[in-house]
Amino acid sequence: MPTVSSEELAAAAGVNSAKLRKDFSYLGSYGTRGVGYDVEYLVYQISRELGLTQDWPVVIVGIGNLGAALANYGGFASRGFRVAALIDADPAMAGTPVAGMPVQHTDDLEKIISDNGVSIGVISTPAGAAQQVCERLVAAGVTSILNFAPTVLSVPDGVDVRKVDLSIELQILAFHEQRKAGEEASDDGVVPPVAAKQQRKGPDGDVPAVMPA
Amino acid sequence: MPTVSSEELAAAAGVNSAKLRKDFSYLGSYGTRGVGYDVEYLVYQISRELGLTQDWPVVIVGIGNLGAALANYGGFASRGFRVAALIDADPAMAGTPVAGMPVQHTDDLEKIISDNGVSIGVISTPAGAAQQVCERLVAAGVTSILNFAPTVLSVPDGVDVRKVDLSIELQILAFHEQRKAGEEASDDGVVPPVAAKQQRKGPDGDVPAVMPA
DNA sequence: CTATCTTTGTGCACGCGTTCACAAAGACAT
DNA sequence: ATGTCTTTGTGAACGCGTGCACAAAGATAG
Ligand SMILES: NC(=O)c1ccc[n+]([C@@H]2O[C@H](COP(=O)([O-])OP(=O)(O)OC[C@H]3O[C@@H](n4cnc5c(N)ncnc54)[C@H](O)[C@@H]3O)[C@@H](O)[C@H]2O)c1
Ligand SMILES: NC(=O)c1ccc[n+]([C@@H]2O[C@H](COP(=O)([O-])OP(=O)(O)OC[C@H]3O[C@@H](n4cnc5c(N)ncnc54)[C@H](O)[C@@H]3O)[C@@H](O)[C@H]2O)c1
Repeated sequence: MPTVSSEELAAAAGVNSAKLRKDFSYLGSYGTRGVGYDVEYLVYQISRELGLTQDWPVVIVGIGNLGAALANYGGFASRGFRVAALIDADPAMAGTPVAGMPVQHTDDLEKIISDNGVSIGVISTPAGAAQQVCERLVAAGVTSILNFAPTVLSVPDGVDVRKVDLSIELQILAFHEQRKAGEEASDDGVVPPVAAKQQRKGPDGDVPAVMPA
Repeated sequence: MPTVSSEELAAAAGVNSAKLRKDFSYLGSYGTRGVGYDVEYLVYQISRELGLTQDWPVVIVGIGNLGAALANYGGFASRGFRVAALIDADPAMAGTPVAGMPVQHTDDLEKIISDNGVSIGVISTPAGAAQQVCERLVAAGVTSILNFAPTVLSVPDGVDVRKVDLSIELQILAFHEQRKAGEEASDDGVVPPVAAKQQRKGPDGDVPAVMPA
């Protein structure tokens, strides 16, 4: 029976082993003292807890450059997500196949959501249309939204929104880049408490929430 | 002179006004007591601190579905980023214009980086090529990388990597989605300390770092 | 010039997440 | 069986970020 110790996993993930054990403990006591964790069993338990054992249908709204790339992306299916429908407002696109799937018109949005039992929606429309699309999705029953449009969406309680803003990702890099450059120059002022981070330690890379356009 | 108080800004951003003031204080004392902050001056100071006043040339490596979408995206330029070059390994693509810019071959990667003084690179190649591309970028002088390939990149100290993993974004949504569904069912076990979060509060949405493929 | 009023800047305390450290559990050898 | 050795699970301490609360600063009116 292949096993791993919390120490090995922690080293691989770059975290503290005690934290890893404590995290696992919230799922239950799946380890064996003196041995470690049964890999297969652990993987199953974590997958189940994270909701990866079920199949999640998602819809993508806004099939432009980005939406088409997402539709073509094979990495979703392997993680338990199924693209149930592609939706766009452009009548000229209706019926056009993208990633082997016909694009459907926004007129049918509500019916598509309900017919497929979709609870997760992806918005890749222009920023101006995002809030409106969001509202229709929520009204139709969607309770989780992945938003690529550079707008803050207003949603009712109970609806989760994750915003992916690629410009901000670049800004965070530029911010640290600037730090590296002028490190020795300004050693007089107070140094802001910016955590030295690597792969996505903090949410937004520990950068202030308020920013001008 | 248009001004804003920390209270107003905090309300708009959904954060505590004391935290906002303390954050601002790291940049200096730019407010006026009894009045607030001069909007124009504040915007400039924050922009400068975040490195938005300079122009950052970036290269995109891997001009496939996603890379092309990124190249076409106009939101970067407006934030101070300039796409200096598009690079792909496919000889058939060399010279082909994407977003009004000819795709260049990976053979010239080092020269392109150095000629343009690029310090930020975007990787949108298949996962298998990402580490190798990363190493060439770093060797050529790139010190910040935005990685879209679903791989953890190994980089030397001093190089920042931000990974954007869209599957994980969906997984986080699915995780919370599952919570909502089975909320009343399992009120017996210990409830893991998952922060109720909205728009990107924490880095990875407060989800364990270790996950199976 | 003095008084009053608003809002900043920040010391301090609280709370939460991380880490330490160890007792308990179990495997495995003798 | 008994003992030894490894690794888990977790109570307790630590440290840090967040929020409270207020003194100081400055504007504005009288
Ligand atoms: N392309 C990128 O790399 C990139 C990067 C970051 C953010 N974004 C954001 O993602 C969004 C899409 O970007 P894009 O480059 O694909 O734009 P795009 O213009 O290529 O595509 C937008 C699509 O949305 C459709 N659309 C417009 N209004 C709609 C509505 N009300 N309902 C349904 N569909 C509608 C359009 O017909 C079009 O097909 C934008 O908000 C953009 O800012 C894109
Ligand atoms: N498309 C998406 O929405 C999406 C979503 C999430 C993640 N990703 C990831 O982004 C990456 C790109 O996705 P895609 O859909 O654009 O794939 P793609 O196959 O369409 O494009 C990949 C491009 O990279 C080029 N390439 C291959 N090896 C290279 C090398 N060594 N140097 C330079 N260029 C090279 C190829 O010629 C091709 O043009 C993949 O790792 C994918 O997993 C994509």
